[in-house]
Amino acid sequence: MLQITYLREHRDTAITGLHKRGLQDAVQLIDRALEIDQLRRTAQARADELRALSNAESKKIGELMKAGKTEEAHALRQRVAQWKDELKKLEDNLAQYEEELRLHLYKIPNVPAQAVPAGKSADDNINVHQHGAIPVLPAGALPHWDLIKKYDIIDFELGNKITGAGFPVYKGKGAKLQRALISFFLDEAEKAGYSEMMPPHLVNEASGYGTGQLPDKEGQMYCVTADQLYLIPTAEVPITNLYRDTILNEQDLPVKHVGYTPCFRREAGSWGAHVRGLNRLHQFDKVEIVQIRKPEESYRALDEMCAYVQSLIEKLELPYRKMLLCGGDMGFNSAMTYDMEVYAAAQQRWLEVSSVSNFETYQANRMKLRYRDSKGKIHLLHTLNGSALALPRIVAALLENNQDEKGIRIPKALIPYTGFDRIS
RNA sequence: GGAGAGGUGUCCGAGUGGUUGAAGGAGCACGCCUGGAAAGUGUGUAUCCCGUGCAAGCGGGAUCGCGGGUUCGAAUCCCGCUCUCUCCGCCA
Repeated sequence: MLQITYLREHRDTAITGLHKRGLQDAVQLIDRALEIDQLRRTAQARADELRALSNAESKKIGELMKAGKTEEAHALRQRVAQWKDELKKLEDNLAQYEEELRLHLYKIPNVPAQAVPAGKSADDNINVHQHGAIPVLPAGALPHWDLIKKYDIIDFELGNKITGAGFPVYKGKGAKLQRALISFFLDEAEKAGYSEMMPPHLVNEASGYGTGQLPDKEGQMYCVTADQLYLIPTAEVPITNLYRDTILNEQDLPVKHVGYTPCFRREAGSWGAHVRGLNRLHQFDKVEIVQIRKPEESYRALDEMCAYVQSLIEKLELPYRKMLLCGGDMGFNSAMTYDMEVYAAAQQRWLEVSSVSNFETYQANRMKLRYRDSKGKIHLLHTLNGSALALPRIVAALLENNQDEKGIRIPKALIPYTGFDRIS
């Protein structure tokens, strides 16, 4: 969530920024936050005053008791007791305002960075870089959902039987390909300075709030109600939350982690004709990179992460483009996001395989993730993350782009991991 | 799942109602001592909020797992929750 101190000092900047998201009621949202904040501060000032008074008098009672002046102590005690109701009321008010402010701030999305273009939808995203030739497929080329059947490597029917739609079963070389990609991505990330984490696949409620999946987006997560745990929609959630409620020392920074996890998404209401096959799943595999950075370094880190992700796609020999998301297409928590899209030649579509975001202090503020500078001052940190990479659409593009009459060619970089150079 | 024990500051650890934000120790930082270091010695060493100030700071409030209660006053008493540890059970 946004910092209330930031809103106090930069109300207009925040409003201008939020308008880039197409947020019509930015003014009302922010002014309401400032209004609650004002009420809260007034309430706190009064409560503090009364508490100070009552603390001082209580102390006197103790001293009088010690001195044996029980009568005076008794009189004072009655006097102090009379403030109790008022104090209780003030404290209730204060707690109410604090809660109200917190809930209200949860409703306000992050303010897009300066460089983020205004826009409504994906149509307004900007293609900032494109790489690789668009493949021309031979006649009779198949989309990946046909290829996986032809070579019997991924089985939706079986997944449907044991679980449900959107939970495919990977078989034989299909399974091996998954493992190969995961290992390849992890090894590459390690070489790039990311230390590996293998976190739990279920998280508690506090973690959901920390990275911004909760409140309001619980519809996107599977929930284990018996234990009030959530299946992670991305490794971002457990890995970033490792640092919830921590104050890092300057020498601990930057933090760079990579983790592989399966990701579980309900994707409620987002199914349609264009999400066939591997394009959208309820469970998929993803390797995620996470960085925690000092504010002044975070945009450099964003570029670094993008460059890293691009290098991965290039090693897989897939054509891709890099999109700077417009305000309206960015996630709620993000200040700036680049999407990497690979071209799937049979579908003739660009598929998003990575989303690299800088959240600035938005998550850190929720999580109380801070660092102590060399002077001992404490500051919120910036959090960033990116897919590096999400597997299903990579697999879709690999299958479609690399098909010929003899089978599917495996890119060179991957062969040491698959142990085969062709699926046939 | 059953029984018991316990959650205090960076760490260890004292503390069963009244200047206790919290003894003592360790660690760490700075100073003294030293040719330098160790030892010794002195000082300091949590976070959040409100107010004030350009700032360093200063004043006030809150926080001893979390939430509630009793009380003029709670780390200390009561209730609920949660987590950890030990034993038993179960088990990859």
